[in-house]
Amino acid sequence: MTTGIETTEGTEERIFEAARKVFARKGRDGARMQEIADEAGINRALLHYYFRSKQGLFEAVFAHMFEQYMRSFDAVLEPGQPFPELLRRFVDHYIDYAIEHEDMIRLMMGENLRGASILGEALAAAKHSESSLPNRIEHAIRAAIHSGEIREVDPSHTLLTIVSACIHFIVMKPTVQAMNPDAEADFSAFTEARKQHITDLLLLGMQPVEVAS
Amino acid sequence: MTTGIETTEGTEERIFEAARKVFARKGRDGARMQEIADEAGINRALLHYYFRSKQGLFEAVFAHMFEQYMRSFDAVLEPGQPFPELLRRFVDHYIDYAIEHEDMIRLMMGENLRGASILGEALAAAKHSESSLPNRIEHAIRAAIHSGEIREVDPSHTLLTIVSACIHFIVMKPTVQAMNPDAEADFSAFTEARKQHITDLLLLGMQPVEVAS
DNA sequence: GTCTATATCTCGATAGAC
DNA sequence: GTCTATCGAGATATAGAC
Repeated sequence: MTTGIETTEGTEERIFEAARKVFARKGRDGARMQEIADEAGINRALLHYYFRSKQGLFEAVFAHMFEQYMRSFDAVLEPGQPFPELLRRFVDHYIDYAIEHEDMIRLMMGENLRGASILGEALAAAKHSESSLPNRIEHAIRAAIHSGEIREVDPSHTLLTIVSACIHFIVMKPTVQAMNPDAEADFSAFTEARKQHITDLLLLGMQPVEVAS
Repeated sequence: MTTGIETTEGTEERIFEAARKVFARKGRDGARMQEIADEAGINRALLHYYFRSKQGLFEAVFAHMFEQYMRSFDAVLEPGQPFPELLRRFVDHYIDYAIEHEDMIRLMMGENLRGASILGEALAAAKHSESSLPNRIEHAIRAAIHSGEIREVDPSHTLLTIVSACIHFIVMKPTVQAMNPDAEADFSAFTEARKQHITDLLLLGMQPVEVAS
């Protein structure tokens, strides 16, 4: 009944998956090679056989997660949508993804706190590629301004504000829950309410200004 | 010519200041007792003489910074201000403070990433005290709704959005600078523009809805 | 490729002289 | 109170047998 495929499944992949879990749980510094080895069902030496060092393992894992993260937005950014619809879908997806992959969000934040040297290549690439996520969104904002759907906002700051509103409450979850009974009782409901709040507030805030009476 | 006051200046205070700097630079885990000792101009053993352990030293430093942080808002929240003025002053102060005390913001974020166990007491106190910072702001939002200055927004989510918009771009500074030429060239100018953007966007977004025609 | 055993290092904490 | 010297835990990384 064995397919012959699942039996071995590559030690390297097992290590990679184990590392992903442990780094996510404990962070880059907090993670222990022993724990990764245990999770993968092998011993420490093999970790160094496949990936040279802890740093090497982390970089491999991080790069992979970051790419998945970026790709996850592809479906959301279909062209030709009215701006309010685009914003609503973007916020929905961003928050859903961030909740489901809280690990990734926390790792990314951790790297930023340490100076984000590891993000260097990925971000530099994003900056100069016209098809990168941030560039595509800023482009959509400019298009909406041009078509009169929204007023003349600064695209960079607006994107930053949207992202902040979607992510920050997850990174600050302990504080948010400590200060907010609703969030502590039912974080999932709190999250849904938050999507609505963000979309409403930002759409209103970006409303075109009416031309004098 | 020695006053007799500045000469010694308390070893404990010197340690405390040194710890503040080093913890801010390197984070809780990244900081080394040796480095703190060097910065204070004494040796490691004395650190343990005055504060029991590294954890003890960190908690002392953190608690002190957190209290200063909370107190810094006192002047901003004078009652009787019109809401737009209150929001503008709050955003201004928050961003100025966060920029000037980036250390504190980063430490706070780091603790949140690790579960924020150290924030426990401080946050629990804030939650139940009517005069705590978050409660006072949410109260101001409710008052503004009641007076008709703004529409019926959810106070908790609104506060969260304001805070996110003010802080997140500082925590994510490496990413923000990597993606944004303006921010990299002149972060100070970028910051001033950001204040304006946030205040404009949020005030518009909270505008009272006009009653039919 | 996979294991055991160990080298090497770093760091927090303590003992004990002064 | 302040120092020097050192302990001991815990981590990454490697050597070498199988």
